[in-house]
Amino acid sequence: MSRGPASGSSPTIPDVARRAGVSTATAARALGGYGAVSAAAREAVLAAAEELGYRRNELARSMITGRTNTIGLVIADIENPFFAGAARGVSDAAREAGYEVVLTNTDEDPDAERSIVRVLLSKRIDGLIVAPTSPDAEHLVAARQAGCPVVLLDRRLEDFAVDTVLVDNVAAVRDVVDRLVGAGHRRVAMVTGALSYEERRAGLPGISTGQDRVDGFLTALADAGIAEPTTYLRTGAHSPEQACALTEELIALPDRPTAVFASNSRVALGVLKAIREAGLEVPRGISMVGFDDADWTSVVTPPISVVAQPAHALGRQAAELLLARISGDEEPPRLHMMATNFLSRASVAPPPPES
Amino acid sequence: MSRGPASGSSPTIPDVARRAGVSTATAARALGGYGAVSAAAREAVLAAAEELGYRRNELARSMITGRTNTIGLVIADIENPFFAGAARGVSDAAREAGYEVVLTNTDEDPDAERSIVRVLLSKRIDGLIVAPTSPDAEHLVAARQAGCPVVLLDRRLEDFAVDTVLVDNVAAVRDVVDRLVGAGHRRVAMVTGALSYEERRAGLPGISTGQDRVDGFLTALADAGIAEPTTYLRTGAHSPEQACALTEELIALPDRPTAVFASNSRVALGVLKAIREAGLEVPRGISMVGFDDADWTSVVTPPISVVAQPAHALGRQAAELLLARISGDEEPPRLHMMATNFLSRASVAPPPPES
DNA sequence: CTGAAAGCGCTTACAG
DNA sequence: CTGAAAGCGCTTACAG
Repeated sequence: MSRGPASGSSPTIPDVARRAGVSTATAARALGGYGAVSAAAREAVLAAAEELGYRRNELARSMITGRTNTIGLVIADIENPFFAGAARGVSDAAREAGYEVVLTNTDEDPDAERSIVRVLLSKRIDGLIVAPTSPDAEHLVAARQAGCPVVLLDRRLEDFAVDTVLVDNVAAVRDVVDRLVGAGHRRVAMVTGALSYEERRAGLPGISTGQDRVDGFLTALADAGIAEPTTYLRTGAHSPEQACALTEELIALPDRPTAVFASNSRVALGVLKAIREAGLEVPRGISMVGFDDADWTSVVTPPISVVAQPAHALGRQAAELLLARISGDEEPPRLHMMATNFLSRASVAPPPPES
Repeated sequence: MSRGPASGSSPTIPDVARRAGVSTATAARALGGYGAVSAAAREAVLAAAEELGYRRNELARSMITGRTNTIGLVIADIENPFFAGAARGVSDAAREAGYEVVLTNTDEDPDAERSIVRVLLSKRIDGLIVAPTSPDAEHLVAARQAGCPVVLLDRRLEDFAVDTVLVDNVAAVRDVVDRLVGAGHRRVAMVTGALSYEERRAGLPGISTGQDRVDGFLTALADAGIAEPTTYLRTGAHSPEQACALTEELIALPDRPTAVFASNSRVALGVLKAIREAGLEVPRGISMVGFDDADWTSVVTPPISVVAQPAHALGRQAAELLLARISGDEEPPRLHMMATNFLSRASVAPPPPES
């Protein structure tokens, strides 16, 4: 019997070739399923590979082909169910196309994002899907220049024109406000993780999605003839706890809001908690609407009306666009807006009579 | 000025060396921070690298060193907050040690798991953390034989003795049942995704964690002198919807249970929904306890008492053990059990008087 | 401290 | 259809 590879290390193509009694070129062709190989040679090689437990070293292969069949997914918060759903959408589409996805989490930290992108590029991934955590696109521009296509998910970047997949946040929030105003509310609050107007004017780095939702809120209120639309706007809610504290403030106001809009499902959790702890009843004492159809929103009493994003479809779409770019698509970049869906449940009622 | 690399492709060490006027060996040493390089040479090389925008090709480097500084994390359900938390723990610990983590999701599909492990191995990751989705450990045994250390997270494998990190599920559930029995309950139900006893006897592949929780439930009930502990056991709840349906069945029983234990937070969601839809009040009409401190459990009314697992710490521990193995730790494998914490909230009361 | 050269495990023209 | 050989971008003894 021919000698196997040095024990400890994995068998290589020369090991397989030796055992099958062919050249490494023939073995490589049989193993790779390319080029021309006689049936006899192929069988001998495959058998030898089986016996040796050969596994191709993708690293070596990628060095030659320049492709890794892997895409990098950089999301901002893996504990946000929206991103978990989007990540599944990306993975499903990628896997169908024979690609693996490397999922990474920035935790909304721009430095972490830069470093992650650098590492992914050095591993020569074929493309990148990112939910950017700051308006600074320098590292993404660099990635693109290095030949790595980039698709943006959930968040636009003014300075970086690439395929971007998200929902029409302005319209979705306008719709929420219209419904609330339509139900008779005039004192409508919003709790969000976005920046305040002062912060934006001061040039702090904000995220398009948060800003769009705030803009939708403010313009809809203004259009409804409400004088000071920012009165009940509370920004900077980056966790359920912060959202809870901000909502407590709102509830403590002399003219407290009669309806609260929560800009994502983690904020909604904090809003609901504050409402509960204040002893108010939804919707009789106060109305509320959330963003993102987190699983718990339909189970609480009352079920919360929300704007549902097609998280899975957004992820899938982002992956498909990226895959097309990887395959050489040179069309000008587009903004892909998908529809949201208002799920009317039982958390909205007219304002309480005494207000 | 010296010529740069062929445009389009990334600059390589020879490109940098040429521009700095040194050999590739010297450039490689300066860039890699190893070996001996004069200050002058180092500066010239670093400057040239900067100008060219050189980024090391980690693929090529890994081929030489045999290390990728990457660990693979294979979890079963990314939409389960427990796994999301554990994944963050793994990432935090790995990143601190200079490792990247490749996160993948099997969706509880053993075939997907096998295929994912194969791909990860072919990419020559340095180690693997997996929450196995079936008792079949063949592919993991193979990984280990190929020199890739493996650590198990959340789930034991009888046939595969490696470091395993989880909680004492039997004890945790026994504790829940004891509390319920202590409050006066005799008709205690459990809804779980685990296999039934029949399925286990028929040799179907089950997961240790589910089985342990069922065992804890059954033995605690038997110890409390309850005759037919399986009466209110409902298995096969793999989604909130299925859990909801099973709970509806339980509630429809002539002698319906007075307390329900949900074996994880997604099951708890379905259980709560069914209870709500049946018009029962927690805890006055029925008591309930969940597993895993999902964020919504403290926000619903009443807040649900749960067994909290230290998800983040479990992930971190798994990563640290794996990193130690990668660094050559040869100790015999151990089972690391971390403590759970019963969070007593407001979902448990004595059984309703009429029952 | 520096450089020429071999080699990691593959793929791929190029001849035959 | 098959094989000898070059090469992907690095690292690393080995001389000097």
